[in-house]
Amino acid sequence: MLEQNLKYKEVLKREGVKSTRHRFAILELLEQSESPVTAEQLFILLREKTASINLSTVYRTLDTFTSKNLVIKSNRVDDGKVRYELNHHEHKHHLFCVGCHKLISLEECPIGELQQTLKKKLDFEVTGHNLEIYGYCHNCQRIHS
Amino acid sequence: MLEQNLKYKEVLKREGVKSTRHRFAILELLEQSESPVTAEQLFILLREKTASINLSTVYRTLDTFTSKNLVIKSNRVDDGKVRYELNHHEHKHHLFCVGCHKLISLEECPIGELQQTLKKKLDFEVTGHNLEIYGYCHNCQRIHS
DNA sequence: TTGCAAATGCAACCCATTTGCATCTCCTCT
DNA sequence: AGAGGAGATGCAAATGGGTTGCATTTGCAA
Repeated sequence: MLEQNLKYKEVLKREGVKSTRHRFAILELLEQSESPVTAEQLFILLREKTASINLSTVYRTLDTFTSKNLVIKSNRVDDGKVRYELNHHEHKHHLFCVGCHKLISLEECPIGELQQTLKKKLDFEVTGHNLEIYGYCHNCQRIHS
Repeated sequence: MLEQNLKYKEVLKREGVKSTRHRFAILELLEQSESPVTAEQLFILLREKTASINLSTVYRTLDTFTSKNLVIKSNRVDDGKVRYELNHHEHKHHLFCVGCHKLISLEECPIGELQQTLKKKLDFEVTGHNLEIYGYCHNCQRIHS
């Protein structure tokens, strides 16, 4: 077994779910992808990459991983598709381009310093937040204007 | 015609769309509702309240209103349903206290200056955003700690 | 009042996601 | 190593929010 897969095997065992080649492949693809992907994107990549897999298996696997907190499931955005990404246990935000549906990762959380301001000014103790930013990326600005 | 409806009639005329009883009813319901509603919720209310209406008319009307900026269409949340609310033409964010469920209004939008930063650094043209902040208000901090 | 574009109802459709069920495959326990 | 059982998968059908084509109705400008 590949070294990579041994690592995955441990993770899955720790979470109490079985190790299968599909799950290894999905974890590997998620690890390789830079931005959150849809179930269908994964499905297509899996078909190219490895043996055949069923779309419902992809969905079920992603659900399993999400419930184990291995994967983060994003809210549907404008195109009506849910996106998944590996949970790196770090706080992250994205820019969503409404032109080409690309997701761009933000380096740092824009809410970070706000948190202290709110504590000082309003004595409000922030425990969490959601932030989604829409707009046009560099490329799509040319097309849409 | 009701006074209320006269007001709506003007608004719709200004936007260049026809005035119909369905549209009046939808505007009225949106005005009455305190939080964003789904198309189906509206549909059910409309059935109770007025004469019959078709669900696709509700969707089409909401789309029309959204394109005219009379209504704000929110992203689907976890339940997979889009929600609509009247556009009061004010950009606002709230702090949501998870202790007492109180909403505290923020004076200004914390994303405002971020918008220019993103344009400069990434050439990303922001067109909109969602921000929800959770935490404990002054009172609830005492109770929960 | 008339004519026509816009609005509506209806039924059929779309498409992302879910589900029921039969089969297969891991993994634990001998 | 092998057997048995729980969990995973494939397949096809279903679900459900939302959309669309088309015939009919309605608002409204001239």
